[in-house]
Amino acid sequence: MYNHKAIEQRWQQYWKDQRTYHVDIDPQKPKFYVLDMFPYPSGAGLHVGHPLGYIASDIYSRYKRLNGFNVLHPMGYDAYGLPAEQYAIQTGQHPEKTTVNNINRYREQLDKIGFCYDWDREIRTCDPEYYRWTQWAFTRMFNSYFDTAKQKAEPIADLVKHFEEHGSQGVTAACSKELHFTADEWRAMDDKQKSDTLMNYRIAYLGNTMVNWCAKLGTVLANDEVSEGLSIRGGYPVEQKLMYQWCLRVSAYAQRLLDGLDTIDWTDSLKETQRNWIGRSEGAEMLFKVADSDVTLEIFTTRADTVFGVTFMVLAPESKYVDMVTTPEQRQAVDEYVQATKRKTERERMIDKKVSGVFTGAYAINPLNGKEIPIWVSDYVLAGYGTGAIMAVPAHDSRDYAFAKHFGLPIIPLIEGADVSEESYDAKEGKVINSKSDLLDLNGMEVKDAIAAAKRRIEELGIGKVKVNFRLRDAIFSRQRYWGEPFPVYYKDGIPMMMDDSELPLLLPEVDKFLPTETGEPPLGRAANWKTKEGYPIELCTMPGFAGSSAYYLRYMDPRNSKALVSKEADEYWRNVDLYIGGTEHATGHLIYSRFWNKFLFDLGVVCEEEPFKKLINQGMIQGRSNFVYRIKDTNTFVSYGLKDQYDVTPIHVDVNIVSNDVLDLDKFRAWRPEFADAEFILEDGKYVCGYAVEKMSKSMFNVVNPDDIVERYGADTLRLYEMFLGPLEQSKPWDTNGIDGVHRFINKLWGLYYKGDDLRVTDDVPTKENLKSLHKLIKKVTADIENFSYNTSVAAFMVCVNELTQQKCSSREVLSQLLILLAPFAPHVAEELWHAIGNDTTICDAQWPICNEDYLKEDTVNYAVSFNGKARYNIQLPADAGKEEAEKAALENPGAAKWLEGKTIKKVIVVPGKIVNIVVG
RNA sequence: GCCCGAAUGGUGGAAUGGUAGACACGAGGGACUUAAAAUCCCUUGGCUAUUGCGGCUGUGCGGGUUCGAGUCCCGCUUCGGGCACCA
Repeated sequence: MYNHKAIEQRWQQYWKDQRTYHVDIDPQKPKFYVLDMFPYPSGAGLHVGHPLGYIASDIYSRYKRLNGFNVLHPMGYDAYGLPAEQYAIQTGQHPEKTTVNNINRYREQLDKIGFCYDWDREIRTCDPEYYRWTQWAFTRMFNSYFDTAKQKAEPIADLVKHFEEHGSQGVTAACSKELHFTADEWRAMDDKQKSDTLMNYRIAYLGNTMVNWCAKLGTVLANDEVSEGLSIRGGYPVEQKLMYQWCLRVSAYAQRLLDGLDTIDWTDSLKETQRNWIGRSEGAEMLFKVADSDVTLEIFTTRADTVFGVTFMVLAPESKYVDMVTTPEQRQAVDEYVQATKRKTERERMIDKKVSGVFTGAYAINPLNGKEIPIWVSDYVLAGYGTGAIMAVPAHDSRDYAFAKHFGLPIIPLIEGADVSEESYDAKEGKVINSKSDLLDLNGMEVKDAIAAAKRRIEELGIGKVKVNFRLRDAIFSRQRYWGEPFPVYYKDGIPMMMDDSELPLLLPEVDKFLPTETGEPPLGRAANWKTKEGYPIELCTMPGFAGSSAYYLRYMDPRNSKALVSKEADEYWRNVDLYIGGTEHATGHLIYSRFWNKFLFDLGVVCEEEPFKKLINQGMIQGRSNFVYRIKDTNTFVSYGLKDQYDVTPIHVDVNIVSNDVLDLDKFRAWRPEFADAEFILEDGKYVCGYAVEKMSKSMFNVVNPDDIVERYGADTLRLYEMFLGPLEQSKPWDTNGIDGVHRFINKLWGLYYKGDDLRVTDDVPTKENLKSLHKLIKKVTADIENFSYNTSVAAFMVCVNELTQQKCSSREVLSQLLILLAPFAPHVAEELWHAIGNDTTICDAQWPICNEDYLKEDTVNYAVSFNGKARYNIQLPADAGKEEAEKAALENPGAAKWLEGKTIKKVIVVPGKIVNIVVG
């Protein structure tokens, strides 16, 4: 009998003893790197949805290995993070302790499923030997700037040299703001001034930036950690605040991050998400002089063609221009408006879509027709994008339109036939009108041409320049928290300095409490002697969660190297990840930061591939399937699903583990909670049927299914097969334990092919033609399916094949052993067991993947569907090598044809060899 | 608002432009059994017919291309995902 417990335990031990999954560099073999997104070990442990991607990657890894590849398939833990720290604050338990406990629990759960990870390569981001390299990379970013001409990172020392010789003249560097100084001025600066100047260029820099401040978490957050004004972790409100923080100049890499997308094999939707996030837009920066003033407004627009329709200008409330242009008469009104805006959180500003604004009293001069246009302040203009000032064209921008209507500002249509009496015309098509002056004439042009013509002319006139803007912001890299990598930074007379490589790793210090200090400093402010040997204070912030996950795939290549993040040899052999599997939730976070980090290391010459993840698959989420019971109001009586409409009922979530096929186990229900102990039921057909709904898998819905329970009951192989059988890998789907019996039955049937009772029934009989056909059909199908990640159809193919071989009473060792090799990636334990049972004494993991011999698939006869006008009416059998003419003749001569042709004329006959004969009749 | 993706039985889902519904669950019927479980066999999109074994219809809706469309094109509807006062 098939006994999953004994089998799975035996072979898991065997693989461990034999170090079956240990992998080393082997220049004789082609490499293949399969990676899962490493998990954050949460206190709740794994539920049945987590292993979905791991099973998929495990299958692919095993498949590649059977095909002769040297497969790197590692696993580790993203161990720094907020939940462990929040827990520490509540309980006083050190986050390291909870984290280690959680990791051990995860490991136990993972081990039961039989993955082929090389655990010798395990990494944890909170391990000093790991985070030393996170800190190391940070110091390299600090010591680099981004050369915009070369589009790559260069040593900051080169920039310093340039400053010494030429000042800022001719510098091509990504910077926070354009600076102008001469070589003499540079040399005259003191250390502090030089440091401040260089901060403007460093890739890792300290900057005064608007950050997302989450008061409840006591820390700043990156843009991808905030959604709709709330923190992703915890859902606490987030406000904008100007703070002096460490940042990474990710924006400098925007173009390369965009271009790189064309070179990698990711889904279109994910690439699109990244393109949206990077948000490239081509336009022009234009200068508008302010009347009776020496101020010039610089604005960004993608619609240079609409410059004749500008009827007002708008400044963001935070814009530096606000103070510069506001007239004394308007000063008070403007100040009040700016203050009112500041008091609102980002979320309030987003929710409150009421049009608001205030006139500054100043006027700008349209550089193309000399008209004076009023300058307003409004919070619909964002300070962080472009220059924080816009030219408003109400006729062709819906936001400007709403503003103009509200304040009664003029609207000038610029496109022929556009009706702007009710709403703006935002489309970029049509013929341009009302756009002529002495300097420029766009009338009659198509919008697309007009944009180009306007841009050209603006540059010629020196009133602006063509500019590409990106939405992608620099990453805020400081967190005012404890449980993260400490910055290898100390402050000498207020000047930030990097620690020497020899001082790394800088260990996370112990603190008495995981809370901010009384003076409001981050928790590291509590650490005793948080100073360098020389007595300089060390940075108090720690790095964010994405720091440790940005280059972890590199560390797996060479995890115990104490000299380098990764050796040249290991990097050149393993190169980059061939297949990366994980969820879409990292699309704008981890997957951007990793690509950025890798590109930076590429510029440094540390890694040889510019893109870290060649192919990426997003496994879908497994949702929960909740069950409900229906309590009749104000009673303790529960009515079955089919009868509930006859009563006034309240649906109540019920633990899915006491429900089977939607039928409630009444005794278990009574025992579940004390208030149900004396529950009464109204049954249908003697059963209590529960309702169901698809919801997120969570404790509060009582729909969490634990993989351990499934493994205990059905075995890991059943769990693996069933998770794959559930549906297409990339699709989200609810977990429904109901179907699992079918897969379990399949394994039992498979077992029955090899054993009758305790006796092996495998023989050395020569396989029959039928046996070989069934087998090779499967080889072909499974090989193609694995390559396409179509695992659900693979599992179905196994079921068909085993049924066929059972019917054929196949006992051929040759056929049955090849069947096991095909099955090994999916159900490794049972495959290994039977593999040894039929006489092999080495692991099935080192077997050779079979190749399909098409000769076995050839049929003697082929079934043709004969159709009339495309509708199939009858079938005919023909020899496999029958030609088109034969098929046509046979179809028309068949007695069935006469019936259908009665009273009709044949117009045409179409023959698709081996498939169909379509007779077109009139 | 913009950009992606999806829609097929009671359910999860199969179908290189060529006989829609593979495979599985569930349901119904039967065999074995004292009984239950397990196992095995049959039926299972709908309507209709059924001692003439077939007929009609059918892949969200409306058009189109094609000898032939679940699949390709155009226009909708609904649902899911991403981005969003990004000028």
